[in-house]
Amino acid sequence: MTNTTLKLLAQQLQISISTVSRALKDHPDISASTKAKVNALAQSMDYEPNAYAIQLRTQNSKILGVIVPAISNLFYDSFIASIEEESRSNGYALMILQSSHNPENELNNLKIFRQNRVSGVFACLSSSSENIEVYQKMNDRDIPVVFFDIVPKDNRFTKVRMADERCAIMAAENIIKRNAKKVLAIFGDENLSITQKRKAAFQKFMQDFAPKIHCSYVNAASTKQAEEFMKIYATKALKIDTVFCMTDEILIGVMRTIQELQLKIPKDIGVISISNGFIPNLYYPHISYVETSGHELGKLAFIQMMANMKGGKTLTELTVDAKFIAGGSM
Amino acid sequence: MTNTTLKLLAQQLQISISTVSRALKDHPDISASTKAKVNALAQSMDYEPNAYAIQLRTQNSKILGVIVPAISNLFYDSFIASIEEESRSNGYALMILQSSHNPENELNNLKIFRQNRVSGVFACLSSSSENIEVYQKMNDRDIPVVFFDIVPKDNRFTKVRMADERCAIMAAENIIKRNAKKVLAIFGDENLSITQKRKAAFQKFMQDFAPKIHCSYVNAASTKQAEEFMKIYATKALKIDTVFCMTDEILIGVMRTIQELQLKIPKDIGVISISNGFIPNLYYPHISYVETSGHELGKLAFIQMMANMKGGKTLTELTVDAKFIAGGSM
DNA sequence: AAAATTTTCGCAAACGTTTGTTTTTTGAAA
DNA sequence: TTTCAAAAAACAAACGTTTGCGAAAATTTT
Repeated sequence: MTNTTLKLLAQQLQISISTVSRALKDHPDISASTKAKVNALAQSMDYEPNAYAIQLRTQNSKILGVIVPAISNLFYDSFIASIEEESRSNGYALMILQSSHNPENELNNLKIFRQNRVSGVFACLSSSSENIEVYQKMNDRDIPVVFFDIVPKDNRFTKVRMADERCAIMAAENIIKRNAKKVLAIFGDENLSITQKRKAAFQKFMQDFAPKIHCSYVNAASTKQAEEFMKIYATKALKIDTVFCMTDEILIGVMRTIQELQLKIPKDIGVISISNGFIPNLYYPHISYVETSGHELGKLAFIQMMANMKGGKTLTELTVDAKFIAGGSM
Repeated sequence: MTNTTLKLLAQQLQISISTVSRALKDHPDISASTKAKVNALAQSMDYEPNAYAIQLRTQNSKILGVIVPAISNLFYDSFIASIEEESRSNGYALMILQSSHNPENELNNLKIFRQNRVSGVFACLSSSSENIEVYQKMNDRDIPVVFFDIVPKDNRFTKVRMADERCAIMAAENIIKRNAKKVLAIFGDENLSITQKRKAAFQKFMQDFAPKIHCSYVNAASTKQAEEFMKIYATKALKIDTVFCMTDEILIGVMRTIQELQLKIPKDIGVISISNGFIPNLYYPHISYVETSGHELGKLAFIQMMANMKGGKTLTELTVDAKFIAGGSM
C-alpha cells in the first residue's frame, strides 16, 4: 500500500499542495473551512508526514544519538531510560548504539549518526578510546555532543558526570564512622579516569582523616576478580572488617564470597558500595551505598543538550551530587 | 559549517552530480580515473551521504524500531543489546522507544515509527494493550512487525517468544526430582498471557506427574508482594520446602525473605526460577534456573525480521527452547 | 577515413516536504 | 459600478539523492 502524501490529499481535494501543508499546520493564511476539509481527509486517509522529507527540507532531524558501552548495564540502562523519556516528551526520538568498549564500533556509530543527521549525540567514552577528534568534528558540524559518565579530559566539550570524588569521600566518611580497623577497598579498571578519580579521592581522605585505619587497595577488572580478592582478604591473617566496592560488578563478587563464607553483615563485616541501588537492595540486610543515579544524570544531560542546541555553546562540566543511602550493612 | 554534498563535490571537480554519485558507489559506467578523483575529494571533504535524501529517494530507511515496556530490565536490555548487534552488522540502526506499560505511549511510539518510515518494528506488548489493529495497520503499509516475548494471540503476526510452557514444565520436573513435599509457586501478573501459559503448564504437569506434592499457587505483581508471600509460606504451619519463582522480580523478593529468615539453601528450602541467569548467579549458592535468554530471542527475532522484509510474509510463531541450569539451590 | 561500437558522462525527473513570492478571489470602500 | 486592500490560495524553488535515458567522447572495426 502506498503512503498518503500531501500531493495525494491535494489531488483529492483539488487544491494545491502548499495549501494542504499550511492547513495541516494551522497557518493563518488558510480559511477555516479548507482547514476543516483538509484535516478531515488527512485523518481518514491516515496521513503521516514523512519525517525524511521534512528533515531534508528543514535540516532538522528530531533524532538524538546515544552511545553507551553496553545497553545491558544497570547504570546505563537507567540513563537511557531517562533520556528516552525526556526526549519523547520533547518531540525527539533516540537512536541508541553500543560501542561494546570497542573504539572501532564507536567510530562506526558516529558515522551512522552523521549520516542520519542526528541533532545531537550523548556519548560515553569506551575505556580505551582516545579518538576525541572525531567528536570535535561533530561539534564543528553543529552537532552538539554531551559526554556523560566517562568523559574526556579535554574541556572543549560539554560534560555531565557523577561527582566521583564526592562519592568516594562519602563512602570513606561512613567507613570512618563505622569505626573500621581494617579496610579492603576494591576499585575498578585502572585505566578509567572514573576509577582514578574515585581512588585518589578515597585514599587522600582516608590518609587525612583516619591515618590509623589500615587500608588495602586493589583493582578488580571483573566480578570474578573481586570475588577472589574478597576471599583472600576476608580470611587469613588479614581479616578485614569492612569492604568498600566501587561498582556493582565488584559488589556482586564480594557478596558471593560473603555468602559463601557465611559472614554476617554487619557484625563480621561491613559493606559499602557506590551504586544506583538496584544491586544493594537485592540482599538482606540491604547494603549501604552512595547513590549514583543514572536517572538523574540523564535528566541533566538532556538539559545540557537542549541548552547546547538552543543557544550557543555551554562548555561546562556538570556533576550530579551523591547521596548516602543507609542500608543495614554498616 | 555546511555539510558536504554531492553537488559541492561536483562543482569542485567540474563534473556532474550523477557522475559523482555513481563514482562513489563504484558504478561500472564510471572510469577508474574519475572514481579515484571523486573518492579522494570526498575523503578530504568528509563527505557523508545524507541518509534522509537517500531514504526519500529510495523509500528504504535502514532503521528498525523497537518497543519495549522498559529498557532498564534485565531481560529486555539483553534482548535489545542482541538485536542492536545484529542490526548494526547488517547496516541497520535501531530506534528504541519504551512504552512504560502504557498503551498511550505505545501508540505514540508507533506514530513516531511511521513518521520515520522505519523498515520494521520489533514490539513487545505492554500488559494491557489490546489495540492490535494499529499493528495490523503497519503491516498493511508493508512495515513488518515482529512481536517478541509478550505476543498477541492473534495469528496474523510474526511472533517469537520463549517456550513458556516448556520452561514451566522443566521447572516442575526439577521440583519433582528434588523430592519436594510442599511447594510454593509464585507467578507474575495474572493478565499476561505469559503468566497464564506458564501457570497452566506448571499446574497441569504437577497434577499429572506428582499429584501428591502439595502445591500452593499465588500471583505476585511486584517484588514486594513476592517477598511477603514468601514470608507467609515459609513460616507458620505451612512451612514449604521448595519455592518456584516465575520471574527475576519474584526471585528477588523471595531471596530477600530467605536471607532475612536465614534459611539455608538448599537444606531448609529449595529455590528454582525462570531467568536469564544474571540474578540467580548473584547469590551463593547460585540459584538453579530455567534459562530464558534475551540474547537468543533477539537473534531469532532479527532473523524473522529479515525474512519478513525480504520475502513474503512468514506468519509463524517461533519459540526459543529452554535450558535448565543447575545452581546449588535444589 | 568513415562507420560502428563501446565507454564515459550529463540531463532531468522524482522522492515529500516547506516557504517566499505571486496570483486570484473576496468583500468592502469609494 | 469601479477601485483597492485584505484574505485565501497557488506557484515554484529548494533540500540531497538516485537512476533511466540520451549525448558526447574514445576506441575499435571496416
